[in-house]
Amino acid sequence: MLFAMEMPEPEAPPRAARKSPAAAPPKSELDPADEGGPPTQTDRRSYEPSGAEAIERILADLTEAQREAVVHTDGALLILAGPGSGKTRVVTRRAAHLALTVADARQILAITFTNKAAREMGARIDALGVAHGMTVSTFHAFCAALLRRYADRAGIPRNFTIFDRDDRRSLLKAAIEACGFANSGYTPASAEQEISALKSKMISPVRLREQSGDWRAQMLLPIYEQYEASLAQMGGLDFDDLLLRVADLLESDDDLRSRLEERYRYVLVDEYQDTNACQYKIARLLTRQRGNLCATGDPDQSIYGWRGADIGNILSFERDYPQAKVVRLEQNYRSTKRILALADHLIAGNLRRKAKTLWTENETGATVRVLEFETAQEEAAAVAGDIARQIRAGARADGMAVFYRVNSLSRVIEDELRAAGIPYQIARGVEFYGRKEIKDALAYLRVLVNPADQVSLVRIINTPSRGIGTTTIERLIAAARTKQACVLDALNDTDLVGSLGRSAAKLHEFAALLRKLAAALEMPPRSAVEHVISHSGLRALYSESRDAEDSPAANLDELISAAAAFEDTHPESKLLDWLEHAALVSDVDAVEEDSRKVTLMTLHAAKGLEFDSVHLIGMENGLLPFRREDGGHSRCDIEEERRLCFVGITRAKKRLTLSLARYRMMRGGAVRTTRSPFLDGLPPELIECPASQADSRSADRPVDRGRLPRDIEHWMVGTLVRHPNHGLGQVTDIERGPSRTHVRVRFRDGLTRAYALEFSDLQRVEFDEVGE
DNA sequence: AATATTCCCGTTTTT
DNA sequence: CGGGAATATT
Repeated sequence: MLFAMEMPEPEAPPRAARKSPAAAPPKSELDPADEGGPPTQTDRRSYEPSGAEAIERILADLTEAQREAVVHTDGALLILAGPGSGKTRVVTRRAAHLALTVADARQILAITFTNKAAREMGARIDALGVAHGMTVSTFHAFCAALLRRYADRAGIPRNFTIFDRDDRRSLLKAAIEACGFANSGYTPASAEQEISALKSKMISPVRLREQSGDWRAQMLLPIYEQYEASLAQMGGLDFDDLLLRVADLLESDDDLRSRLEERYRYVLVDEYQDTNACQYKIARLLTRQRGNLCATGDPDQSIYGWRGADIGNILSFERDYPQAKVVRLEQNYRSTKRILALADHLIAGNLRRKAKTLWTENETGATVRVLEFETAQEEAAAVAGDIARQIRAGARADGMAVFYRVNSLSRVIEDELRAAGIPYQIARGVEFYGRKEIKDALAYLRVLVNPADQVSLVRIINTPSRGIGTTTIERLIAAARTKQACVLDALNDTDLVGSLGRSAAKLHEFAALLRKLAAALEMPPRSAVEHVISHSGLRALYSESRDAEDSPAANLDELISAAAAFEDTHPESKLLDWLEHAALVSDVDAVEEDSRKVTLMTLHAAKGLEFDSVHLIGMENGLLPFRREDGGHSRCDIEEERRLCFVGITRAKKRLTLSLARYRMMRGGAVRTTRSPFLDGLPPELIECPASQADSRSADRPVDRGRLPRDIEHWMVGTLVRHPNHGLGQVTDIERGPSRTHVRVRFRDGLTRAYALEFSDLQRVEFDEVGE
């Protein structure tokens, strides 16, 4: 979400964003002192009295350190803010202070990582009454707006669309096939990961080719090139491109850069510890002349290393900006002494950090509970039971949260909360946009905006089914390619379509449909979405399942509501703006405040939030810290995992419960777990570990929890097995890998089939059972 | 060409 | 277990 986002005119930039009275933004209703509108460089003097009063109010109730950061104006500033240290308060006050003293609000740019954070920061600055005209946005949204505005300079089409993860993967799938790497070990997912990593380090295909050392990277090169070519051809930008293109643009276009520097004289980057190379560069380039970069963050909360974030950016801030003032905010206003001490104890295990002293004047608080259960179900039931008890005791459901390392852990918790009748919400904004019916609707809209978007076009050309099959689609694409046209143009080419035989009539019909739908382009988002859903046939296609709560039809309605909500907050917006917004939602954007619901989310999504009571589940080795098998070696950035745990713990204000299960169902089978090393050696005075729920009962508990790990080591060539579909068979080949055992089995039907033992439905059979 | 079925696969976090 | 893709069926 962004406030004023107009970029300077390329032709005649205002030298110093001065407002004419007509252009002045509406004044805040929240600030009675702000009679004459926000002060600017030209008229500030005449409003000195109210300004001074406002400044006083902004500086009131701040600690010494906080005040130092707030009143700092020019030059680089690093705010090292521990969890719960009032960072947002400092940042918002500082922005307001700048706007009251040295800058016009329009000259301030604040960048966050999520829309939710931007929204909140904007609202809080707004409440101080001086923010109108300030730009508060996420990195990605800011870059998208910039690229849209200066598309010609960036060399991209103005109507580019943002390709999400699924789009990238479908492009990559095609690219891998086109390169003949179908069985090379590259999957769309792995290629996506690697290409994304390269892009976030600003390594283009050209640069990759130059650094010819890495064999595996060279292998990727043709896929990467093909992928980039497809993106370019379809007018698509992926998430990484949004940042990358802006970084390149700012570097190559001095004129634009200096104009933007003139426009945004004060730049604030929140969560600086999570910036990657592109974001670092953007921040640096935007502040090249004045150096007015204020970075805030906490190295101990850097949790996006896997996404290319470089904790080194914040650790070496003082080297990059030698004149930088550094303010440390170490007093915590959020958590109890015990919770904070536990967090502090945990994070002290990391080496790569700036040591800091977290302290609080808050009460000692209850001990942190560490609970061990036999199964994940029991753990979940206990969490639900505890939450129910708190609610009965008068606690608000929205003051409570359940965190987990991986999304898959939410399911058991959901089941138990539902069974207990406890209302909950899950931070999963993105999932909604991943549903089939939603993607279908968005695909229609995207094709209207950007006819070159072949991924979307292929998706909708036969949805709802209109008798256009895969062969027809392939021929159409091929024809378009030979004509050097995009598929939509080909579709509108009567001669070309006519040459496609019997399907021609249907293709004509589809082309006519798109022309009809194109009316949506001129409409505001809500009407556009409604128009397309009802006239595309999607409404009819999905109308059958009307009744169900979570039905496709209901989701389509929700999509319309989402567009309507956007329209409310962005009155002048067009379809394109909403599509862009929709492409950039994050999971945490979906969490409601004051929802009266318990919130379930991943540890990553939890950053920046706080709750009275927190349950952190799945405190198990391999889960938290998460460890992943990777070519024979398990890979794990233990320090980042520890930071993640630190983030989770420090979200809790009053109550914290850490729990684990001795057995956890992982894709069908029960897996035995061990305790997380993060639970080892915690100071006894901080925690309480009630008698383990696990040990006492495990002895007499019948083994009834599905398949337990097999005696894999005893399998050999000749072992007799049974498969639910194929019956009896005999192992003919066995190959033991680091993470899996592959076997070949010859069955009675004479066929030999291969299985990964751990995932297969094979059962071992003893000789005496074979008789049948 | 559309639908039903089987099979095979993977395992994180996300703008 | 659960989703997506290949394959079988009409």
